Parts: sequence; structure tokens; C-alpha cells
Amino acid sequence: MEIAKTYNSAQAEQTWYKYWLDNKFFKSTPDHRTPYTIVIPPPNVTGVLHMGHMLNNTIQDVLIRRARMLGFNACWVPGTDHASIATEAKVVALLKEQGINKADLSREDFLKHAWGWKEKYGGIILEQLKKLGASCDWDRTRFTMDEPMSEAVIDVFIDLYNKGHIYRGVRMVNWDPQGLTAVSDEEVIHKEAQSKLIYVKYQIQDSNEFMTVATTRPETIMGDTAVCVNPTDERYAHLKGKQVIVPIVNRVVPIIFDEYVDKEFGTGTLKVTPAHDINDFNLGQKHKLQTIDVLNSNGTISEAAGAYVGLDRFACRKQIIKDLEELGLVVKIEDIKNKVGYSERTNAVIEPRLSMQWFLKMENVSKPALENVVNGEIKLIPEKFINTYKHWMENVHDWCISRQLWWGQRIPAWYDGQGNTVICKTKEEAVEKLKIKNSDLRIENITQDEDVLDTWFSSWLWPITVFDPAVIRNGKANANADLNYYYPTNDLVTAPEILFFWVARMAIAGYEWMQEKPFSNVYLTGIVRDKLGRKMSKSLGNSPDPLDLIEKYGADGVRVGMLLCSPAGNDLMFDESYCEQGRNFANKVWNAFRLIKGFEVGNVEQPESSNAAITWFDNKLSEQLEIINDHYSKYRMSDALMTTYKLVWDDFCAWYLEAIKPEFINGKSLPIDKVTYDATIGYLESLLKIMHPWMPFITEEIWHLVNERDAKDCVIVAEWPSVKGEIDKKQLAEFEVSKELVAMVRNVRAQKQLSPKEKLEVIEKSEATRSYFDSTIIKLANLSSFSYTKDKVEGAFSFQIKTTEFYIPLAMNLNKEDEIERLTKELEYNIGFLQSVQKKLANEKFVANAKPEIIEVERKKESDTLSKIKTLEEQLAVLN
RNA sequence: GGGAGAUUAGCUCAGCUGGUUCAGAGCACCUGCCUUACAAGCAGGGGGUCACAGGUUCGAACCCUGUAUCUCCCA
Repeated sequence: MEIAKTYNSAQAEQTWYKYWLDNKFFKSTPDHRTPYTIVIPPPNVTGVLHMGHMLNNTIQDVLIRRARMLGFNACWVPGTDHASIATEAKVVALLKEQGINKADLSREDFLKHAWGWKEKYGGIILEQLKKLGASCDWDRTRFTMDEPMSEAVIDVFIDLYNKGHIYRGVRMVNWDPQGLTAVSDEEVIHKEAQSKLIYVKYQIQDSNEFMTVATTRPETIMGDTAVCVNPTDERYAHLKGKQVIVPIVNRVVPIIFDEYVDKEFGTGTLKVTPAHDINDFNLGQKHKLQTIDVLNSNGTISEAAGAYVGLDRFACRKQIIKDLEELGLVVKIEDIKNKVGYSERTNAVIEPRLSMQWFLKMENVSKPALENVVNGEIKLIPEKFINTYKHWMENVHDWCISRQLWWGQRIPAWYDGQGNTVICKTKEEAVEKLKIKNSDLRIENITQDEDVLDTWFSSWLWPITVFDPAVIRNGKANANADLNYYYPTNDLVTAPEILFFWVARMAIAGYEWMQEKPFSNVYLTGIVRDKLGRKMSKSLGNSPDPLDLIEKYGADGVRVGMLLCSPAGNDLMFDESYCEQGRNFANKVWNAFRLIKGFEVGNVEQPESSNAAITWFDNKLSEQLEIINDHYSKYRMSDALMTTYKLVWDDFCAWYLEAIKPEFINGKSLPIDKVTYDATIGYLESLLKIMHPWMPFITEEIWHLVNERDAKDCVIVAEWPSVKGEIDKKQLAEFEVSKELVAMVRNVRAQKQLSPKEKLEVIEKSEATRSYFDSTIIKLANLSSFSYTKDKVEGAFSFQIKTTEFYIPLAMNLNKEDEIERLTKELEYNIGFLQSVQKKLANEKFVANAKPEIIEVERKKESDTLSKIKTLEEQLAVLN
């Protein structure tokens, strides 16, 4: 059979993904086995795969594939998030392209368009995940706005309302003037900006005196209802009880005194605009000030301002500065740096705005979610995030859950137009309930709240409702079989940026409705950045398209590449060269397979060298597998991968295969004996299993090329190899010395420019007459013989490994000067080393305080070095 | 402004309880090889004052204090 020299990834990926699907290997249903469950962080339904998804989902797939091989009933639930604001923005933009204005559409018509868009483009990202090899149970695919999932959201709202955790009120919210909706604190991104600090003069009423107020937001002057100074500020003490005139609108407002004002900032005076700043709002509440909202929802100046009506807020800012200057009221303008909030979804500058919203009281519901992370019931990986989590949970604010959008779950609040409100699922129920409150109820006057719920108000239920959306109303005691079996899930893999958005809230929901954590471990990945440390983003154009990478390097190559550079919780500086490394590794594996496949089994005796190599690799495999398992248990993914990489490349390919490879004589490879061949196939299969979670496609491909197999005999469902009971560490150490010896011989060849084909002789100075790996050494170093002597061999090239001396008799004459120089250097180093060791041992305090085993080690070092020095001196004596 | 973390080779990172010849790995680099599994490879090699300054200790990359720089989170 002709096997291609390089591995063809595209072909294998297509074949095996389909094969796995056809054989339902990803499918999970409850059975007698222990479940291992991951719920996917649902990507936005409108999203396309980016590098962050790649990283995130590769890690999940590695975990789920390994769990499957370990015999767990592995279940990875996929799905998408309706992402209300992002999706609605996209649909609005799309309609605009078609010349349709959202404002001209009814709610029903708009939703029809939105669903149409979702059906057409939604879920592209799930198809892309398949290219990556994601082994999700696709039959379980969920969408946060699926009918049953949405119903659960409403159940939750009603439940929380009935428990008294939800209230409605006028509060200062983060308003997105472009998306025309409130957004939560977490959806505001604060960025540093260059701003102008304007010093404006306000005249004191009935006086010619002015006071100067510094502001970065002069366009809100029309909403000023006070000027505030610090009560301890001497400069303004005489103004107690006075009033000032607000420029432009000439409103007379009081001067108030409050500790809140920073004497050092600006002029130590603050204009108070309760409608447009949270702190001013608080001041306004405290001092019972009037609130004048001078902005419309879209960021233009409102009627209430009395000036500049209809002008955009930023245009107004420019204009008002100009006008104030003309009035001679501007003292100076300073350039300052300050933080400005932007909407995460639309990038518009956020406007603090008073509006009627729904809130969830967080104080009580969040308690178990805090406790159980702090006490380790839910583990965060890496642990450093516990501090961040704790800090946030201890200072958690009430959650604004209403959004002025249409795409999402509509708030189940019903009004009768006469001031009565009821919370219930249907209009029919609302009628019944309102009737009790209002005897003159007119059904045509009943309206439902126009707002929808925050997207996170549905995704916080994800680990529960993907299994049983009805559990909220049925109660935990009546949970279905799926939820009972799969909940709590095992691992959650997500980005630290949504620790509060999502992770904390899922924990809250878990304890609220299941009285149990939603997951045991939260693995937090880093942000994928480019080589220069910049976040990958569309606008920068620095993000490669993951699908292009897959095409170029193969899915396995990209998976390996991603994980080679991804420490948990730290950002990763991604570079395509990692994918190249991944692809090269895949190719290495492919070629190892080609070599083995090319062996011709003959009726020959097993060489001693092969027998020894097998014994060694048997130990090595177990030793390394143990380390790999340990890395997995600590979620050290890169380490687990690198250990696997080296086990395959260095131990298996570079040493084992070289040791057992039949000799090549007269243009023909000799046959291999059956015992060695079978052992080698066995090792290859074990390695394929160990590599499978990282490189699912190539391992499956080779698995089926190695042997004829039954339809269901696939590496994806093969049993994870086990570590053998007793690992012979001594033998492993012995082989390390042999490797060193082989390397030394190769080194000598290179130095003396001897061909690798020329056989050399090596003699070891030792009491022994043979050791276990002699024949392997002869093979690997290409020796004519490897023998032992009790006496020195004169005139031969000599070197030491540990404390043992070796000789290589060479036909050519050694250059005396070179040898003396080499040996002298080594001698000097050893003398220096001896001194440092002896100094340590001479230190009474060291001997008194250090642990005995440490002192023992130092003594050993001393004696070893002494004997080494003795040997070197003897060698030099001979040369001189 | 408040909090968390980082700084180890050219790059990306390990270094877990302070003690093995402990200063490591992978990549990159340099030298030599087209040696019939693999040039996407093989063999060999160079490279770090562990950010800086103090301190604790018999002993510090590791613990403490301060400084500098960077990153992230929150307000």
C-alpha cells in the first residue's frame, strides 16, 4: 500500500467527523455510568467563530474526549444565545439596508424579521465548531429563546417577584442612546479619553460675585439644580444660604454643602445635575433637589432643557462652549484625561439616565454563590480569580434586568392603565388577577410591559434549563431524568471577562432553584491576543479566520497550536507559527506510522536491543502517562500537551523507533520479528489514545489504518490507557545514562568529522562485565563493540558520564593540545564546584539546620566530584 | 481612585513545600547533514545578574518590604 509522505488533513477530517456522527459517538443519554458534563458557553446566535471560541471550545473538546475515553458518560451540550441587544442591533441594521425603519414596524412584524434572520444565519457558528472537531451532542442543541427555555425565564421572573426579590423603580441606569436601551453595569466599557474641562462662571444671585465651576459636560448645564461645595472649604464659606444663577437658562438654584465634593478637583465646586450623573443624583436625593432631564432617549437635547432643543448632545457641547465664551463666562479650558463609558454592544457613549426599570435585589440571592466559591465547593481555575470574584460579590449592585428591546423574553408584568400591576404568565391570568384589584377593569386597557429581559437573565439558567426547562415551576423534586443525571455539571470553560456576567449568576441561579452548584470547576481561559499583545478584533484586522487556519494547518494542527500557548487564566499571544508547530507534529506522527506500517514481519529472532528497548519504553510510557494524568487533574492543559508531545516525538520516535528499526542492508530493510512488531503496534495504539483528545482526526485516521477494525472500534471510544502498577525507575535512569553515552559518541563523531556510518568501539572502565542496555547502545551509537575494562586505556579518546570513564580508541592521532585544553577546562569547573560544595559542608549552621537528606546529597556531590577530579588529573598526567 | 496579578533565554511559558549539577521546556537562532519514516526532518551547539534595591535564612527565582514597568478587573 502506498502511503502519502505528508498527512492529508482535509480528507481525514471530513471522513471521521461524519463517521463519528453516524455512529452516534457524541450522543449521551442517562445510563448506569457516571456522567461527565459540560455545557457550552452559548455563543451569540449571530456570531461567527473567532479565535476566542477556538481556544475555549478546543479545551472543552479535549476534556470531553478524555472523559469519554476514561469511561464516563460524556455529555457536551451545545447551543446559542439570543444576545438580545447585539442581535436586535444587527437586525435593525439589516432592515435599514432594505430601507425599513424599525420604528415603522409593529413589534410582531419586527420579531418576524428577527426570527427569519435567526433561522437563516443563526447557528453558522455551530457548523464552524464541527470543523474544529467539537464532539457535542448535537441532538441536545438549545437556543436561549427556544419556547421551553423562554418559558423558564418567565417562571423565574415570577418566582423571584413572588419571593420579593424583584422590584420596579426609577433609577439611574446606563443608557445606550444608540441601542435605545438600558444596559447593565457590566455592559459598560470604561475607556480613557481626552476631554476638556471647562471652567464656567456662575453669578451669585443679588451680587456681582461669580463662582467658577469646572465641568466636562457643559451640555447638561440646563439641568443644573444646585451648585455644591465642600463644607470645610474656606473659600466658599461666606456663600452659605446664597443662590446662583445657572448660565444660559438663568435658573436660580441653591448653593449646597456636602462632603462629597473634592476640594482639590477643579475649583472645588461642583455643578449638580441630578438627571445626568449618578453622584449628582445621590446628592439630589439627599438635598431634595429638583431633577431636570435635558436629554431625550436618543441623546438629543429635550424640551425640558429650554435651549438647544433637538440638538445632538455632542453638537450641543460644542455650541454651548462657544456661546458661553461669547457671554464671557468661560474662565479657561483644560485638557484632561478621564474615563468615559461606552456600550459594549453599540460602542455609543453611555449616558447615565433616569428611567423606570426592573431590578433584581442581589444581596440575599447572591450569598450561597459567594460562600461556595470561597469555601472551594466551586473551584475557579486558576485560583487567583477567587479574589476578584469575592470582591465583586461582596459589593454587588442590584441588577437592572429590563431592556428596552423587542428581541428577548417580554417581561410578564401587566398594567390596567389605572395604576395596578400584576405579574403572571398570560393575559387571561392577568385579567383574573387585575379584576380582584380593580372592579371597573376594562379588558381593552390591559397592557403588557413593553420591555424584555436582559439576555443574561436567561443564560444564567443555562446549566439547568438545557436539561429540564420545566423544573422552575415543577420544583426540583419533580426534575426530569436528564437534570437528575447530568446536574451539577462538571467543568465550565469560559473567559474571565464574563465571570460576573455569567458565571456568578449561574452560581446564584443554581443555588436558588437547585439548591446545588451548577458546576464543580470553572476553567478560565485567557484572551487571545496577537503577537504584539493586542486583543484580536475585527476592527484591527489582526485576527486570523480560524477556518482559514484549519484549512492551512489542519484542525489537529490548529488545536495543538492553540493549546501549546495557552496557560490557564493568562492571555495568550497567538501566532500562526504555533499552528505550524502543531501541523509539524501531526506530520511527525504520520511518518512514525508510515515507518511502522512499512515493517515486514519475518520469522526472525528478536534482537536483544529490541527486547531492551521494549522494556524501557514500557516503563517510559507509564511514567509519562502518570505525569500527563496529573497535569489533566490540575487543568494544566499546555503541560499535559507538551508532555504528550515529547513522549511521542522524543521518546517514541527519536529513541524507541530508532532502537527497534530493522537494519538496512544492501538497499533492503531486514524483516522485523513478530514480538517486537506486536509490541510496537501496541505502543502506537496507546499513543494514539493519549494523543486523541488533542488531535482527534489524525489519531482516528491512523487507528483505522493500523488494523482492520469493527465498525464501532474507534479511538474516540477506546479506553484511556492505564498506568502499570510498578514503574522501574532505576531502569529508566539507567537508560538516561545510555542516552547520554550515545549522545557523547555522536558528539565525538561530529568533532572528529567521522561518518555516522563508520562503526566505533567504546570501552567502559568498570568492574561490571555487561549491563542491560549494551546492545541498544551498540545499535543507536553504531558501535562495532561495547566492552568493559578494569584498567585505563591509553591513547584513546576519553570522557566521563557521572563518575564513569569511557574510552573510544581512534585510528587517527589525537591532537594533544586540544585534549589537554578540554580536560583542563573540565578540571577547573569541577574544582570550582567542589569548593562551593565543601564550603557549604564546612558551614556548621548548614550542617546543623538542613534536613539530613539534603546534607546527604551534598556529601554525595563531594565524593563524586572528588573522584571525577582524580580521574581527570590522571588523564592529564598521561598526556603530559 | 480601589483591587488583583505579572516581570525567568530572542519569543511563549514551566519552575508546585526555600535545598538534587536548579536556572528548565518548546519555538526561534547557529553549525553540519538530501543518513530510503519524516528537510513539516536528523545530529550537534550557543544563549538568562530570574525587573531593580534592601531584608529574613545555614541556604532565595521562590518568603518579606520598597521601587519601576506592564496587564486585567471594579468605581
